Amino acid sequence: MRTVDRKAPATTTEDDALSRRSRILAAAADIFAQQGFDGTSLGTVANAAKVKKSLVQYHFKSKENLWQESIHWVWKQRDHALPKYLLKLPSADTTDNSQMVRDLCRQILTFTFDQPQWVKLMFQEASKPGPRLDWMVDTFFKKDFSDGKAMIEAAQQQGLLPHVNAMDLLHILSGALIYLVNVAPISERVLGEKPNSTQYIDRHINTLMHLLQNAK
Amino acid sequence: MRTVDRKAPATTTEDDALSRRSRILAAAADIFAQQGFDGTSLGTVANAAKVKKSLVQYHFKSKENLWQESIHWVWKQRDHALPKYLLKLPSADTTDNSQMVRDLCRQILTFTFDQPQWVKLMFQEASKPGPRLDWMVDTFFKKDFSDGKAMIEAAQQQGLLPHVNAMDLLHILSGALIYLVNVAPISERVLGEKPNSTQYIDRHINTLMHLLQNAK
DNA sequence: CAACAGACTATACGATCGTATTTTTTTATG
DNA sequence: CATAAAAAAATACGATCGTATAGTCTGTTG
Repeated sequence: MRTVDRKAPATTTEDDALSRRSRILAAAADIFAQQGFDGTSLGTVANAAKVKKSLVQYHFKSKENLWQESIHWVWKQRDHALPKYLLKLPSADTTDNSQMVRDLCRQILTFTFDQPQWVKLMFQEASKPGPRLDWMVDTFFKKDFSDGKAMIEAAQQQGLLPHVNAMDLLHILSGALIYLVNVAPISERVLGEKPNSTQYIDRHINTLMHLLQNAK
Repeated sequence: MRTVDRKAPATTTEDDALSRRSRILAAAADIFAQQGFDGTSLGTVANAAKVKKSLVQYHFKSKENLWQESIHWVWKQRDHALPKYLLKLPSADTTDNSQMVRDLCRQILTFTFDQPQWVKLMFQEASKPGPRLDWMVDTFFKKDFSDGKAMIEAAQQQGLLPHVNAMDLLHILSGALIYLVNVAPISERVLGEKPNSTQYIDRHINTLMHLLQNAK
């Protein structure tokens, strides 16, 4: 039977642990997230991945296709990494509810700062209508929104979150967390403070918790 | 032999009430806000303003210059329009504090939905470091942040807002409001609901108020 | 060894973009 | 009306971009 052998590329084997295709994907995700679709050129991606531009077009039949594959790659990484953060929560049986919500928010925020690509990719296309937004909505956002709403409602039933409109609360929480990540470059310049530092995250979480816990 | 109808003796042509330069500025602000710097071409701006591309370059010596002038234009419009919204608040002496904060948030949110350009322009450049972000920070954001923080602290001293870190609260409130505007195209598709509708805004404000008012 | 397929490269083409330069038209002023 | 300045238009140029295509190299397979 024919088994697909993952062989090292032909010319050079000193490249990296990752295949060249994966390197292109990783580089493309980085640049798409930072510069947006229009601000990203295939040549820049190729240089960042240390491959020739022609190789990018060999592995991905168009820029649009590279963009989609990059997003698939990032979302897969996100869904694979996020549970690790949430499992690092302190044991739930010893701590009270408020502490649990606090740790949950802190972990999500830390995770988002560690892997900001998906947030940035989301925001790059979220604000302008168009075919790329349509694709992201159908492919990811509908499910993400549904999952997020379900999480909120589950937490509400356990008394962890105030009983307000779940979708609005999801927007408020997402906004508070994601806004912080997206405005990080501004804050760093205006306030002279690194938003991804531990004390900054902790202080922000404290403020957010203070709002949430008194509003049951 | 020119059979073109004679124009009125007014200085400008029958084009519009606005000068062509203003039309270019308005169109550029719209497209820059929607498509970002890289996604905007001078030809597109010219077509939207119904002028020739060469005229754009006549009035603005470079794309970067057009972008800066557009932002100056939008910020001026914002600072001119925002007080009108805030003055439409119900009289403060008859209503209680909580109602006042609620009306304030509602007016700010309504204003942002009416004039989303400055938010979108901000977010287009906020997430990626670079010379354009540096320019916006020095020209607008430092003052905006300072003013916002002062407003928060003033409201706190009057007992209108909970006494938490002012800058964090500014981030949370800005995030909750602005996130809503920025994610509006997504929400419209995922939820099948217009985020700028009155009932949507009111419901969102209610949720936000519920969080804020119980957290003094 | 020959044939082949997959991985990779070189090159070129048409379109578009930002910019620079030149020319034409309109307006203002004496 | 003459003239100069301002406004607007026409044209061109170099660079870059996405894409298409043909070619090279290498390992596998029959």
